Amino acid sequence: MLDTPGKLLDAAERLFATEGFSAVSLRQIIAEAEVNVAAVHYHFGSKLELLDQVIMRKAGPVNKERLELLDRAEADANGNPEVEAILSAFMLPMAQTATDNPLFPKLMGRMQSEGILSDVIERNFQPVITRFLVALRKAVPHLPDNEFRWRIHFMQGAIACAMSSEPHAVSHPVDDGGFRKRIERLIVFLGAGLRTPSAGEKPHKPSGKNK
Amino acid sequence: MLDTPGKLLDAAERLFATEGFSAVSLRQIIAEAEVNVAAVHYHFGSKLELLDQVIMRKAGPVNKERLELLDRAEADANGNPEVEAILSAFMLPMAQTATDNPLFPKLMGRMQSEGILSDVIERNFQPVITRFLVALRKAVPHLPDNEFRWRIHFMQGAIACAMSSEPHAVSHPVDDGGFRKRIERLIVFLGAGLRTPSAGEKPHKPSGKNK
DNA sequence: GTCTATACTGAGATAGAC
DNA sequence: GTCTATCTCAGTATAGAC
Repeated sequence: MLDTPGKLLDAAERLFATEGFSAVSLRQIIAEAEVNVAAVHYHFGSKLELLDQVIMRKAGPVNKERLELLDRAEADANGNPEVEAILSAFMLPMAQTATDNPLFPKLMGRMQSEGILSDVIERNFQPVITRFLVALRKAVPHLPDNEFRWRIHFMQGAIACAMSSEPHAVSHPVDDGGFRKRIERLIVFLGAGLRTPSAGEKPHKPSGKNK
Repeated sequence: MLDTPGKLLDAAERLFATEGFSAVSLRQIIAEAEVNVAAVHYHFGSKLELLDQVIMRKAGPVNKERLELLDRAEADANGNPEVEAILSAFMLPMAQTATDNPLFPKLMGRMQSEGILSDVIERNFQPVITRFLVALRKAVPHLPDNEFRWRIHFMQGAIACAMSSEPHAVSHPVDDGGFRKRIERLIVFLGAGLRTPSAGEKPHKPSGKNK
C-alpha cells in the first residue's frame, strides 16, 4: 500500500477532479484515503496546499514536454511556427496524460474554472505560459497588442471549458473521437479565432489605412 | 431606505460579483445589509436561492432584449443572420446593462465559472439559449453536428472568461474601449472560431470527400 | 407577517498526548 | 508520525417576540 501522503494525493485528485475543490470536504478525502483528519494538515498544511501538491505532481512532466514540443515546432518552422502548431505543443502533452489519467485535465479545467490555481501554482506555470505567449505573439504579428491580450484571455476560458468537459454543458457535446479529437477541435477553433484580423483591419494586407 | 429583501439582494450582488459565491459568507452579506442572520433564510430559503434571486432580478430584462434583438437580426437578414449578428444580439444587452451596473456581467461570469448557476436559473435561461443555438446552427450549416456542439462549449468558456474579466489573468488585457469594445473583440474572435471549416473540411466548397 | 436570538451540524484548522 | 480533542466559523433551522 501507499504511504499516507500518497494515499491523500490520490484520493484528493480523484475527488477534486470529479466534484470540484470547494464541493469536497477534507473529511471526504481522509475517509477515502483511510487516514486521520489531522494528516492533511500535518503533511500538507492546508486544503489548498494539498491541491497544490496534487497538481504539481502531474503538471511538472506535462510542462516539460510542452516546452520540448514547442522547441521542436520552432525548429521545424525556422523559428516561426503557425498558431496551430504552437497550440498543439501546448495541448498534446495534456492529451497524452489524459489517456493514462483522464482525471488530470479534468482537474486542471475545474481548478481554472473555480479560480483557485493558487499563487504557488501560477509561479510554477509562469515560465511555460510566458514562453508560449511569446511564440503566439510572433505568430500573429498583425494584431494590436491589446487585441492580442484579450484573445489570449478568451482562449483561456475556452481551454478551461474544454478540459473540464461536461460540468454545466448547454450544448451536450459528445466525446466521439476521445480526448485527442476534442483537442484537435479546440485547436481549429482557437487557431481561427486568434489569427483572424481585428476589427477594422484589412484581411490579408496590412495596408496601413491610418489609425 | 430599502426593505430587507432589497438590501440583501444589493449586498449579495455586490459581494458575489467581486468575491465569488463560495468565498462570501452569509454573515458578510447580512452585515453589509445590516439585517439579521435569519433574514436570508426567511426571505429566500438559502444562500443558493438568494443567488437565484440576485441573478433573476437582472437577467429577465436582459434576456428579453436578447430575444428582441435576435428577432430583429433575423428580420433584417431574411431569416439567415450572420454568426456575428447573432452573437451581437446575445451580448449587446449585457453591454448596455454593464454601463449602468458593471457588477452584473462580472457576476454572471463568476457564477458560470464557479459552475453554480443552479437548475432554477438554467431553466430560466433555457428558452433564450435554445433559441440562439438554433439560430447559430443555421448560420454555420457546413459544420458536423458534434463539431458544432463542441464549439458552442468552447464559446461558453470564452464568454465566461470575458465577462468576469480580471480574475486569474495571465495576459493582463486592458479595458481600453470599455465593456462594449471588449464585447466587440469577443464577437470577432468567436465569429472566426465558429465559422471556420472543421478539420478535413474544404475551405469553401463542401465537396463530399468521402465520410 | 417580520424580525431577533439562539441552537444545530459540519467545515477547516490547531494543540498536545502518545 | 499519528491520533484525539477542541476551536472557530460556515450554512441552516427554529422558537418566539413584536
